[in-house]
Amino acid sequence: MKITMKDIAKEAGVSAATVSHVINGTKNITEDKRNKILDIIEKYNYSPNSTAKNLRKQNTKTAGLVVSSFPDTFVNEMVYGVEERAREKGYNLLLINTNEDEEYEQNTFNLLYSKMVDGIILSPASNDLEYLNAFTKSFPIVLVNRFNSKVENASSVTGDNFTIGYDAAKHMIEHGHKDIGIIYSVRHVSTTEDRIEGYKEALKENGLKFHESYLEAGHATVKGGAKAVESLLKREKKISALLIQNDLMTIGAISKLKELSIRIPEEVALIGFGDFASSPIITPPITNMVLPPHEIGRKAFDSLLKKIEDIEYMEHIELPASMFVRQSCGCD
Amino acid sequence: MKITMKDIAKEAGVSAATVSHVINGTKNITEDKRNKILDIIEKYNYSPNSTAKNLRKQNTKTAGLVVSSFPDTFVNEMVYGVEERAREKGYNLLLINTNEDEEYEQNTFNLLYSKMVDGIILSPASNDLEYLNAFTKSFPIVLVNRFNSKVENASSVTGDNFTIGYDAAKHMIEHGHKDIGIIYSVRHVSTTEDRIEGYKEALKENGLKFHESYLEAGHATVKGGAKAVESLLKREKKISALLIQNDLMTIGAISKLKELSIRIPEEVALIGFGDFASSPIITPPITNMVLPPHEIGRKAFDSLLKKIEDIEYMEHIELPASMFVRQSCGCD
DNA sequence: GTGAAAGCGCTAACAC
DNA sequence: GTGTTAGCGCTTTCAC
Repeated sequence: MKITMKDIAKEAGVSAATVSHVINGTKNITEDKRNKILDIIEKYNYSPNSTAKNLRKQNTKTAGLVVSSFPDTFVNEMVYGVEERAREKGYNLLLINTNEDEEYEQNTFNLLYSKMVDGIILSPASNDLEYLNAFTKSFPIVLVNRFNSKVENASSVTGDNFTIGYDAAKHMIEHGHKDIGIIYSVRHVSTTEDRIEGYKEALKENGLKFHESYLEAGHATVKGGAKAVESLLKREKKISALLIQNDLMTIGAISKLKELSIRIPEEVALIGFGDFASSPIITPPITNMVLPPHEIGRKAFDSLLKKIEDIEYMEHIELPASMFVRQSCGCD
Repeated sequence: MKITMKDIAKEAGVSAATVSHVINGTKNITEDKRNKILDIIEKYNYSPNSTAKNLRKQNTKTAGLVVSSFPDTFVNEMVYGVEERAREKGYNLLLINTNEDEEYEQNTFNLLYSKMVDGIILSPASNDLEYLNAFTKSFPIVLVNRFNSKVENASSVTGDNFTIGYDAAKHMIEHGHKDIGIIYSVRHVSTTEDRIEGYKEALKENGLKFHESYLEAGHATVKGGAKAVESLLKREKKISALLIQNDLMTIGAISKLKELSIRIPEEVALIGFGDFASSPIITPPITNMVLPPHEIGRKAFDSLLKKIEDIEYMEHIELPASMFVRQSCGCD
């Protein structure tokens, strides 16, 4: 049997309202009674039932974080950014990983909706986000990392994916490459598409032709990256430079290249997307395009908070890109 | 205004009880009414208020996961293991990162306790866990990764830390090393202490003396690892082998060693704890002692579930260690 | 097969 | 300064 506020009140010889007021500091209670109540609370290790409180107050001080990707460094850092900021603001975090499963994502949404959380930060599995429009008018939602403009009334916090695609391609072109391949994990998602757009733009500015066949898909894992390079290089013999969309795939690609005795960067130069701790001590040290996942996470939570306070409020934040130049791109 | 079960009932011309029954399948309702109710639910995109449901049912189908460490690969994988298993079992996960802050951990506990979650999986910040005994008798708790036998009535799921400490030290001894340093992040926590015990045992079996001064603390970060090797090697010139307690510190240590032009493994051999994806492509490829974080996470959730079903139930699971031999230890 | 009603534990408006 | 009371939205027992 769990102890309730009523029990505390009874033992202290006061009403539940009084107990509630001392716990929440909502009204002044005589010192004597206050102390007595506090003592009893201490004695029983009592803490108020948040379920009841939530129901009564119509909020839960909890945010939902729905991520879709396999936990690479980027997503992981983003999650901890959101968690950190939520904690600072007195919120809890409900974490859901949809594993790139669209249907699960939609189900989860129905579950979270309606007061189990005060709002949701979503990194969607796909670009089919119209289903969100049934919620966004009355329920705070912010899209993170991946974004789709068809979603109305939702805020968004992303990195500047166009620029990292553009800068990476341009850098390779400056190294003299004309045939630059891209290895990505999921298509039709703003992160991937924006990067490809940037890449195309850099190609165009330099009078290079875009080949759809220079793009290769793979699972966002070490194995996926290995498989993808192998099949891409087998199909497109002219490719001399690679842009790889996440850290695990980059690692897989490098392993495979080494296995095939293809020298980096002499035979195939390479730029990874998303910085990870070991980049500088890999041979060769990896050049990475980086977006700030921790900051994206923190900003996403702030954005959600604004929407919880005012559902009409909306903003689209795009955080700037940067580049860590090391040697895998051909620099020295 | 959010729509409630009452509203649905009214529009369908039935009682709330009937609506509840069709939603939960708790009783047979005439096909006609059933369909009508379902249509209305669909029409309004209604989903029942979980707060109210939780209050009424006295459970939340939510587990709390409280982790303490900086998010290295190991913790990250463990979190996703827990999340994955929770999802499979129809539970949600409340994620809290205490950032190794003991006081915050205790506060958080009071918050989670009492029905905001059905139970808690805790990776504690320190070894001072007596405060848990106020909860464990009536509230499901499982300790994960780090464990303290002073906590009564809590289950635990850990890796075999003694063995990885023992095996790593033994391996180094077999390579001819007599002066083996250890770089750890937090002391007085079972993971660290058990590994040190294993290390001591290997030393003893081989007639080697244990030096407290061969142990060096550092932050569980890349920088922390770098700083720690530098100060350890400066102090203890005879050290020719290093055991490093987590992935980020291992990376930092290697960077620093390279910076100091100390050759690995010729001048200083090294074994890391906790495998990470890039280990094989680092120069030299890193030998790692590994415990299965994903499996630990999954098992921890299963263990919690058993405790939720029966608070008396208790188990201590220790998952086996393995070793990925590569070159940083001196093997080839 | 269906409905009425009680009640989960709390908060807050109102009365005293 | 303190207590009474209503009610948040749901589930479930009991009656019909």
